[in-house]
Amino acid sequence: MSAGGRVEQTRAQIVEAALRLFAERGYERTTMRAIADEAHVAVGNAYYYFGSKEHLIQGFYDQMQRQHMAASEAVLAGTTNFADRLSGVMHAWLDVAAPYHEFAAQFFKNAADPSSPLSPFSEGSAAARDGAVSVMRHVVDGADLSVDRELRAALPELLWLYQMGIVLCWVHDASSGARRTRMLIDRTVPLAERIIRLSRSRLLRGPTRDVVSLLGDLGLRFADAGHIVGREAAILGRI
Amino acid sequence: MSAGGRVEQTRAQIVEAALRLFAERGYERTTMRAIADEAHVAVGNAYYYFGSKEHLIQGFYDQMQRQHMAASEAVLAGTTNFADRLSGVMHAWLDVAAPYHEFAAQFFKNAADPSSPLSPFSEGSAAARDGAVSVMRHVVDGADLSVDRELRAALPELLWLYQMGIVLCWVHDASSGARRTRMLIDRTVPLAERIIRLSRSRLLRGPTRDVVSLLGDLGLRFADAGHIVGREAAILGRI
DNA sequence: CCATTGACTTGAACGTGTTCAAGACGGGGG
DNA sequence: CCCCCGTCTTGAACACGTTCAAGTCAATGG
Repeated sequence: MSAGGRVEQTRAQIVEAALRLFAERGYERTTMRAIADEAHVAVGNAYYYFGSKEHLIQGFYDQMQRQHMAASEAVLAGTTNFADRLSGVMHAWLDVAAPYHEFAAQFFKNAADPSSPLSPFSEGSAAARDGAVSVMRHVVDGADLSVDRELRAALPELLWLYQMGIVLCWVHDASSGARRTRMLIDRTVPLAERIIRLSRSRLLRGPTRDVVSLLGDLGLRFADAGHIVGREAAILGRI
Repeated sequence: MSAGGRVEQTRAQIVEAALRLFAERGYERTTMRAIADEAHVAVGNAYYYFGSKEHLIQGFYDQMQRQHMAASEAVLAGTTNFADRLSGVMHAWLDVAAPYHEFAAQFFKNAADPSSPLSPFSEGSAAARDGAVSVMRHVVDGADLSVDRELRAALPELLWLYQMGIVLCWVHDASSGARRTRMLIDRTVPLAERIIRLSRSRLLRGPTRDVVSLLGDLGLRFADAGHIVGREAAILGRI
């Protein structure tokens, strides 16, 4: 086995041990010493590969996003109806995230911390974010929905923001099976569809333009990230 | 001096020392030992009065909300135009919060952590939240704005959610003077007003009802909290 | 075969939040 | 005046995230 392979194996050992223990006892109650033990490695070695305990979470995010992307693929292959596509993708996220609800909530707080490398707005999360946005792009592109041209370009990002809101609700949602969050989805998706359809009406064209240009000026429109979109497209293209 | 008075003095000493040091060096870089020293008190004593380092932040919240309420009072006395009132109250918040931007951002992450007593959705924050909602109620009540009846009842809470969104932006906003956040306010307030006015139009009456009933079913409508509203009303009633 | 180099690994030590057993204090009953 | 009891107050001790000087190891060059 090459040295590179061994290094990858050590990394994997550590992140796997961490996720196993997080799922078992939660984030806070898992110590770096326990992770190191479980991975048959010294404490300092974990820090050689991961800058901090928080950085280990990125591994969890990556895994979850891969699973969500696969689940979305199945959903999006089944229908061209916009509401069904969006709803399906959102429920798929809940399905994927469900097993981790208890401990995931413990560190989703990083979402609101701008100094954390785990903030979904941070540089470090660019890859995961672009992946999620590109899922939304496919939701829109494959749908039989006539959208205002300008809005269409901004819609994937808007839907990603919508998803962040749903996640925030989910984090606070203690109901069994995330009932409340699922209700929120079921009732906001048709609402979103209606508003998107109305975006071309005389009454709402103005506000729509305002929202789109605001989004642009805020700089939420990230760099093209062609390579990421390319990579994800390889997966989603088959849909 | 009675024992009760002495106790209050000790509490105040600790919270004042904490705020002073937070402002000076930031939250993370302030140690409990330093706070205890500054307050001329033993470390354990701080824990006798405050459950954790995080709990000391509540003192900061309380102080900021008092200041914001006072600033809002001045603003709301000046105009009955809805957009001006909402915009004024939001900018007033930014003014009040400005000196603390650097270190406040460090712990606003608790906002997204449901397990934290500092989450704006938590029981512990009920008082502060009710106060903020009641400011929004006065924004609406004193405005020359004809609103759909059902929407009117839900509007204060919706505007509070809007404020949470603005705060989230502010936390991430590194521009000088919170330029970006101020722009966001200046461009979303007229948008909000337009949509609220349109809430009575045939086209939007349906979606409006949907949003209002959704808010109710989600349980975001908190208990009446009459005593709080009463207390705040004593202040805001003079407007 | 050895020496050198640099990537990887180790675990003791440090700083910080938090806990807790023990003490100080003060006022009320004997 | 003393003792008792409950309310503060103390600071040493603990647990955990993190750092770092030192060590191991494999590959490379002589």
